[in-house]
Amino acid sequence: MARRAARAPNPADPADPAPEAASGPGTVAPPDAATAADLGARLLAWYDRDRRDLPWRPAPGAPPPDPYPVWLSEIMLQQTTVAAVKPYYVRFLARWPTVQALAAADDAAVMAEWAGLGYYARARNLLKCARAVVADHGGRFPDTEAGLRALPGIGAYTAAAIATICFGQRAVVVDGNVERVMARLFAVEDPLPGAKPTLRRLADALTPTARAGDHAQAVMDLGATLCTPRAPACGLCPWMAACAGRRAGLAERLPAKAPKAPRPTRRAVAFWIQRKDGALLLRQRPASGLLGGMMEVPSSPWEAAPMPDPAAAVAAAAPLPLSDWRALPGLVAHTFTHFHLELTVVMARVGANPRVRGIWVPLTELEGHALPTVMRKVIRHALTKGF
DNA sequence: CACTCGTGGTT
DNA sequence: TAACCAAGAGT
Repeated sequence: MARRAARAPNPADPADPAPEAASGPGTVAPPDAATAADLGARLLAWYDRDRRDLPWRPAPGAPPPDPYPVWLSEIMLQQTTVAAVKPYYVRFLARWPTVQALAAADDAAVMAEWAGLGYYARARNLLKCARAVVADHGGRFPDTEAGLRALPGIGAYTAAAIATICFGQRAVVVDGNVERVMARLFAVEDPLPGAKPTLRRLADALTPTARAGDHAQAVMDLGATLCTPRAPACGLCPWMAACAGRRAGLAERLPAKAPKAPRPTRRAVAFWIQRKDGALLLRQRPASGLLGGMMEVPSSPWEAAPMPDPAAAVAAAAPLPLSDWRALPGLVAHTFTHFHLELTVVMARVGANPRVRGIWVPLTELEGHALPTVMRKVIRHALTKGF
């Protein structure tokens, strides 16, 4: 719920000018050119002094970086923290140093290397994009926003980021950091996602032509290191004096957001099925949807209902008939973006050569497969409680 | 446009 | 500790 001023300003009255902090939809005046230039200069001075050293960021003053590593990092950084991305980025770049190498990679190898990073559609689109660049663009990324935007997995943000960082173009780069910084700098109280167009207009008005890529990265760095979601370090901010949100005492509570729906809990039985030689049954999930294309331990349907009775689940949902089984004590719990999951693990043994869809994997070789974190939790649970 | 899509860190 | 959140994209 956006806070409203107790009294609406009257623009017709010279003694009652609209405050800078006015925030109704479309009512925020973008800064004039001189103000934008001053803010930009302060920002770049801060960036040149305090910029973070990141694996995908070239040295200060270096020529524009090659699009491949920038693209790779930007895809990984979508809704993912720098700390989580770093080791994945280093491994990917070492294993596939060029877009041609990545385009030639096996799907399973890429999915296995991405396992644990989440949002697996990014990995599927990463491969599609690399192959499109090689097959349709001669191995070079397009050098325009529109050309980049047409590639799989590259949306408005990523296209703008690559165009400005790698090709020096003026592009309006808007991510969560930029939205938060703009909402505070201009005291936009209108909640997200409705405020997105307003915040974009403000970011546009601040975007310079010169050093546009540095400007974009500087605003994002500002949001990531000083203008943080909670407890912002306003005292260190190059924009402190100009910040309407801080002046109004609102900064820490901006941007306003619509309340989120509660997360339901889904429950199911997971089947840990070992062949006579000890190998474990894994299956590949459907190519799209949740954990699309990743490997899994088979399970009963994940439903927002009480935990199914293990015997009933074995009878109704096991991938093959089970006679020798037991339910392990405890649960495996995992939280996805929009629901919680609780799994009871049933451990079973079957014959030497059962007929079933899937692959049989020795327990010592599980590491190399594309197992998402929830499935690694199942494995840990089984190895801890089942042996 | 509202919803789907992971995970780990922080407070 | 439960909630919030992250360099968003696809449908």
